[in-house]
Amino acid sequence: MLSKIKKELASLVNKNFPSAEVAETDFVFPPNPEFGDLSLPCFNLAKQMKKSPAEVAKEIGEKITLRGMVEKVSAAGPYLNFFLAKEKFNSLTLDKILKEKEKYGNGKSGKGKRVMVEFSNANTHKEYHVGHLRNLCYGDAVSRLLGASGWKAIPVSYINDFGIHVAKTLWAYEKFYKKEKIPANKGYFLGQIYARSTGEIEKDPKAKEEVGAIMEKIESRRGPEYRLWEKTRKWSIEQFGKIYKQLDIKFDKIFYESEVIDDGRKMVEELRQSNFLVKSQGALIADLEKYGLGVLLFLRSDGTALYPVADIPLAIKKVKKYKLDKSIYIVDVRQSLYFKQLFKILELLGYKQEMAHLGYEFVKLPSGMMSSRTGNVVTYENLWAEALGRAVRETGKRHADWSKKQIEEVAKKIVVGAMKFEMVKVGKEQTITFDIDRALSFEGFTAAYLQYTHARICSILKKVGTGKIDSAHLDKLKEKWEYNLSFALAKFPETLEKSAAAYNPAVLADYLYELAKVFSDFYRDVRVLGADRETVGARLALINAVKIVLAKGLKILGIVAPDKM
RNA sequence: GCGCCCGUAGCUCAACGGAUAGAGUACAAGCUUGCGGAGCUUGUGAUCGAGGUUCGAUUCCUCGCGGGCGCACCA
Repeated sequence: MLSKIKKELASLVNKNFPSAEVAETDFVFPPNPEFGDLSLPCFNLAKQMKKSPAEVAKEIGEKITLRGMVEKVSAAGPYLNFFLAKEKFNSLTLDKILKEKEKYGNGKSGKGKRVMVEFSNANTHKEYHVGHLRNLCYGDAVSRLLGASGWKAIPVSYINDFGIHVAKTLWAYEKFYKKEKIPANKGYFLGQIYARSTGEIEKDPKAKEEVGAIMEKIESRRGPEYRLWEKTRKWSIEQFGKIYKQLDIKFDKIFYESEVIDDGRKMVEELRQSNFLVKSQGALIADLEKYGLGVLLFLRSDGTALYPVADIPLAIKKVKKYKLDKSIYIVDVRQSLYFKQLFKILELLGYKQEMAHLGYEFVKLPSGMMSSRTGNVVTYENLWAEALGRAVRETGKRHADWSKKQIEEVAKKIVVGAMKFEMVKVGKEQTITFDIDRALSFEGFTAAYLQYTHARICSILKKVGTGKIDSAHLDKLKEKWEYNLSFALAKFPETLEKSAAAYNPAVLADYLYELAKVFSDFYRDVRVLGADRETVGARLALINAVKIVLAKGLKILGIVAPDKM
């Protein structure tokens, strides 16, 4: 709706003033309602028309003949301000939303194109902590955002189940935990072992060699070490599955390093023979110095493999098998150089697909960097337990009449919302300082606030029944907040587009919060029930539209909006 | 040393190069005979520094200062 109005205005100006070149994107939202609904800064236009900005604004304002939705125009200094026909705008906006329902806002910039979004690249045999959570939530949101803008988005995960970290964990397991009873949460148990292993390995002079030996045995895929790997690998994978299920995050495919590494080894051998890879200081490397990208190690001096050995065949396999237009990797920004190297190598090998690395900053704690070694981590398991406890308490306090099961069900939605929103509401260039009390607060700029707004709307709708929603008399909406709500709703499509284009779900999160706040203003000053029948019907239609957009926006962030909470 | 990111209110974060830099939180004072008080209202409070580009800079460029992260056997 807004985009259409902007386009019409732009072409109107361009038609009447041949030297003008106004684009849809030139319009801005005025900082103050007195200045109207849309505004055109005339500075560039002034250059095009060779006059002062104020003159241009004045001239256009006087000469232009308005049509459609715009009912008034006025020049304010160098700005040309447009005022919309409010009642008409309300009707058209709400009609569109109520008709399109949860499809409202979907874009088509990615129409017909396929993109793979790889995220949640966790390691088995290691701790799963809030750092991984950011990756998971951000990746999921980006994938859904792209889906909403028309892409066929294919979310995948790539699990590193074959690296040296595995050998470290198994070494410590054999040494210190072999006789211990295995707890129920086996993946978490492995994480604890890994955390201990790094310190123990430093203390033990023979350890490094022993770890190397274990790695070789695993890579040979024979013997008790390999069987232990098979067994423990499952523990981690089960843990991941449980986490994905708790957070309602789905992958179309999960790749494992152990499944592509053999292809990688073959490829490395071929590349060595063609001198693409060369020996240097005992290791096998790709020399990318002439591209300003340093060198990339493929094999260690002892012959064990590093990341690219598996990453390269996987990248090729993905593009070929899934016929991708684009391949996106969502990985911690600290690996930026690595991905530049990886993409350069793929290019040199003749693969020309569009690839992008979306690097986000890491998560630290108020007490400093997370580190398994010093125990300064918030593991996923602990966070979940703490969060659920708080949400159950809070929900229980408000609903003494609910069953335990009912309370827990809603509490889980609140917890998932809190975790995801917290991880996604900050731009990716910003390091997240994870404060558990802040993260699990349900007040202010939080998912709970948005869910609460949604629940309030549901509560009103439930009181009278959705059958009373009536979009035949939308012209009854004459209040200021009613118009402000419509206007906010009309911004949704372009917000989605912007959010997706920038791979930035925080833009959407911000928008949803703004929308909810406008609803709160409306809710405070305008009573939905308690007017004449037609007005009530129209107001129900309005709040139903708010509900649709809130629920849809939250869903893109991976968050469920319950009807009651 | 080379490269990347960040620096905005006490704290955590916003602001396509556009009008008076917005929120949350914390703190202070209020709001219940009205659809859910996980809410609402009011107040206090900020662009690291110096240049430059521009009609206009939190935003772009240069140089400082401060913090973080990469850069060959860690993953």
